[in-house]
Amino acid sequence: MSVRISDSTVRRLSLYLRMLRDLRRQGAELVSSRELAERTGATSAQVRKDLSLFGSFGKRGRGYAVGDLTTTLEDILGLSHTWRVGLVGVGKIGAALLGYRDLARRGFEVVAAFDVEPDKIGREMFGVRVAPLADLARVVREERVEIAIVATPPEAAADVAERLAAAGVGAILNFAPTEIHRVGDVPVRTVDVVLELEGLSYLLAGGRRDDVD
Amino acid sequence: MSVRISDSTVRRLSLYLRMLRDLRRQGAELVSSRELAERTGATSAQVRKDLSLFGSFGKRGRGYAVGDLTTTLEDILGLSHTWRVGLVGVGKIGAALLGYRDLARRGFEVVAAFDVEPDKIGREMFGVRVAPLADLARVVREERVEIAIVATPPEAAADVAERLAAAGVGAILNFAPTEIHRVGDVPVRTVDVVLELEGLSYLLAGGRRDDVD
DNA sequence: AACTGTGAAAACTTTCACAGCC
DNA sequence: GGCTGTGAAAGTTTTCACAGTT
Repeated sequence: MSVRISDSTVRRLSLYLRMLRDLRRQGAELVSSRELAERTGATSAQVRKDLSLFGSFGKRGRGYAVGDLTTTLEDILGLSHTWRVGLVGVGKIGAALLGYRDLARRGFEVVAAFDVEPDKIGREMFGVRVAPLADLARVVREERVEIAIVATPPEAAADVAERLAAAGVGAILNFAPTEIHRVGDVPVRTVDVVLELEGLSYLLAGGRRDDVD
Repeated sequence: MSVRISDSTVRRLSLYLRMLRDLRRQGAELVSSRELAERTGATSAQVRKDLSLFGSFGKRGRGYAVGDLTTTLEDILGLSHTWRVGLVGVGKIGAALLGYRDLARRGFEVVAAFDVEPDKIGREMFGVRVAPLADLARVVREERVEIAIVATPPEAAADVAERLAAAGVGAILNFAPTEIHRVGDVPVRTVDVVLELEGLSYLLAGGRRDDVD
């Protein structure tokens, strides 16, 4: 086993999982690759290929068992356990994330928050006490933070990422509009709203439109 | 011209542009593909290939002129003009986006906002009056909204997207955790924080086995 | 008949490597 | 010597198409 799984495959697995959970809630028992494809923007062959990279979960002639495939995907994606998340930077975006219920509901619990602003430090926001950035290492260890979200101004982001990695965080989601490269062996993903808007701008400005969704 | 440009290329162009603007501010005149690559996580060959898809902008033996390449990329990405953006859903995420200065600074001005909550309608938030969702079509036309951001609960997102497309919006950025497929010929991009976290979860859960076996 | 699992083919993207220019 | 521009090669991802299973 042990093939390298591409980013796009993992992304699609997440989409399949979201749909499977919906189906499970609605009481569906079986789902075909075609149905999974339709509502996730993939093709049925792609769905089958993606799943087959991890094993044979379907029943020929029938489809996939919704319940089983849901837990299988949760296992593959590491979502059987709730992740302990630390949030650095409680500005507009950080605060919105703190208040975003879906995080906890979908397996990511924010257990620590940090900021440098004196009037934010010590305050409790959405059930989490904001700690001073200076205490980052100690609090990350005490709260056993596994994944960190960086929502600081761009000029602070790289330094914060270093310190998070040094404190033992396993992965970083970066919201600052600056590229952070993997710090040591800690993977980093960047979410940049403006980047996404620029992609749309490109299409509107005359870039070929037949290939995005 | 008119080659098909991939999504990843466009994404990298945005990164190059961000770096070029920094360089311009610092007064740099020339930049090499290697320098552009280093700080954007690309390779120098990739930078040259990406740019060469649109023309020959460099000077052999010297590099690229920072100022010229900046405006060239702004043109390619459609950023010579400021886009008029409409925001649907002024909940936590929507409000954070409204207050996010970088949008306007980087060429995307929010000129209209919508919600269904009676206590939000009519209020002015960050300089934009919140209109009732029922007035969507009229306000979109009056304010000449070109790009819309959907930040509604997932169950409302698809319907809102339809109405936006019908009202003449040219592209949609979707923040609701549900897949929206291209509506007619209106491209849609989805940003989903949980999806990104799940990608990291996958890596932490053992998906990383880089080159083991 | 319906649908999965999967090799093989096709399409696409990245990297290489070097001619040409400053 | 340093650097771009680019065909060709290598690598990766998607699609095809069909044997096999219920």
